[in-house]
Amino acid sequence: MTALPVQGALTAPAEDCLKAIYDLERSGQGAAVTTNDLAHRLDLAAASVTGMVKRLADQGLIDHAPYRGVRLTESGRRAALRTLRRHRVIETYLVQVLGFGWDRVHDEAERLEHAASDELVDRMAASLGDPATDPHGAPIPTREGGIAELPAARPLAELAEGERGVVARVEDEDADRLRYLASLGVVPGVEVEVVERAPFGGPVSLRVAGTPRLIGPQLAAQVMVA
Amino acid sequence: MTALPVQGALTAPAEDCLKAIYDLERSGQGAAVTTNDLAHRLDLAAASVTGMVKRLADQGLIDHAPYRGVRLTESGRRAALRTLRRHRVIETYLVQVLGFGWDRVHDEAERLEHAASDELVDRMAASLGDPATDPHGAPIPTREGGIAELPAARPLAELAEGERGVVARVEDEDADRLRYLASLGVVPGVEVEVVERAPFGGPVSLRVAGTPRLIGPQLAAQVMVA
DNA sequence: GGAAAGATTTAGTGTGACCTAAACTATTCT
DNA sequence: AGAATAGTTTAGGTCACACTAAATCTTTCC
Repeated sequence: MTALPVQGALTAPAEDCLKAIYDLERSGQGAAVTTNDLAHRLDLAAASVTGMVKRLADQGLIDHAPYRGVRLTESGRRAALRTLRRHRVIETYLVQVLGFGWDRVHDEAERLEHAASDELVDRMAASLGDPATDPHGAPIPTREGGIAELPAARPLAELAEGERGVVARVEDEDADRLRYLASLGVVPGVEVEVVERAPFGGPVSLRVAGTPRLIGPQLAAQVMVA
Repeated sequence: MTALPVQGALTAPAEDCLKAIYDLERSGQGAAVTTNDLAHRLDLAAASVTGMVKRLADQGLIDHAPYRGVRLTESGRRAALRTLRRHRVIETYLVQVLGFGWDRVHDEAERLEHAASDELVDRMAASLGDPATDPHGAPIPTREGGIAELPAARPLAELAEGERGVVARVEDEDADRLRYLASLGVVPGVEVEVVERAPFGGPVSLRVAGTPRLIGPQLAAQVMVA
C-alpha cells in the first residue's frame, strides 16, 4: 500500500513486525527472535519475513544476524513501544468510552494504531485519566516510551490445586476465545481458585468469583493470575 | 503499505480517489470528471490517475470513457459516501469530544477514515447525537447512504455590498486558511455583512458578528453564506 | 481544414509487500 | 563425522501505487 502511515514514515506492516518482535523478545527470555516465530505470529510466509527484516535492518530498527535471528535496536524498541501505546490506548478508549465489547476491540485497534497521530492518542489517554493498563490487563507504555514491567503473574495452567489468585491479564488476541473467557467471567480483576487439575495438561476446574467453571489447557495458559 | 483497509477491500488511495470524484462531480455541474482535475485534487501525476482510474473501472466503481473522463457508478457513489461519512463523523467527533481545533482535524480524519470500521463510526455518530453537519458546516451522509443537499448558499465573494447572511460552511481543507478564518471569527453560524467590495475580485470588507474585518478574494470564495 | 496546444494514455521504472519453489545453513541424530 | 531435518535465505513472480518520458487523442485557433 501503501496506505500511508501517520508520519515518521513506518508502514503498517513494518510497525506490526516491530511490535511482534518486541513481544516475542519479552516472552522468549533473552533469545533472539527467529524468522519462523515472526512468520507464525504475523501469519506470513517465512520468506516474506526475511524481506521485511531486511528493510527494518536497513533502517536501523533491528539487528539481523542471518540464520541467527533478530533483535530490536534502541530505536526499534522505541518505535515498537510507540505502536504498542497507540494500540492499548485505543483499545481502552474504545471499551471505556465508546462501549465496544472487550473481545471486539482488538481488530479495530490493530487498524487504527497505524493511522492515529500521537496527539490523538495522547488526547484519548488524557480523557481516560492516563490509565496504566488496557482492558486485557496489559500495561500501557507512557508517552515518554517507558513501560511498566508486567506485574508478576503465572499462567492459570500452572497453579496447583487449591491455589487462588486474581486474574491479572488475559494474553490472547482471538476474539472467540476472549468472548468465551468473558462469558465464563474470566476477566482481569476477578478472583479464581483452582479446584482440580487434570494431569498432563488437561482441563482445569475452577471457581470464578465463586461459581464453578471448567476451562481447557490452552486457554488456561493465556490467563495470567497474580 | 499497504495499510490495510478496513474490510470491503478498497485501498486508501482508491477511497480517496472516489471521494475526490464525488466532490468534483458535485461542483462541476453534470460534467464528467477529468483526469487532470483528479490529478490536481489528489496531487498526483496525471499518469498515476489513469492507472487508478483503470483499477476502479475494473471494479465497477466508475465508468471511464478514455480521453473523456470518469463518472461514478451507483456502487462507486455508495463507496464514496461511506468514506465521506466516515471522514465527517470523525472530524466532528475529534472537535466535539476530543477537543481538537477546527483547523487541525482534517489530516487526522483523512488517515482515520480508511481505518475506522462502520461500527466505530456509527458509535461515534451516535454519541454525538447523529449530527447532520460536520464542524465546517458540510452535511454528513447517513448510515444508509443518503446525504442532504448542500443548503443553498453563495460564496461570500459574490455577495453585493450591504448584503448580510449567516456563514453556512467553509469549503476549505487548508489548515492555515481555516485557522486564519477562525481567527477572524468566520465560522459556520456567525452573521456577516458585506460593507464594501473592491472591484475585479478584490478584497471584501465585512462585519463579522459586528466587528469589521477584511478578507481576500480567494478566501471569500470558500466561505459559503446563506 | 490543419497545426499547435493541451489533455490523456501508454510505456517503462521503482518500491514495498506479499507469494512459491529452490538453494542454502545449522542443528540434531545416529 | 556425516546425513537427515528443520529453519532461513535467495530467486523469481505478482500486484498496487507512485513516477517520468514518449506517444496519442481532442480541441481550439487561425
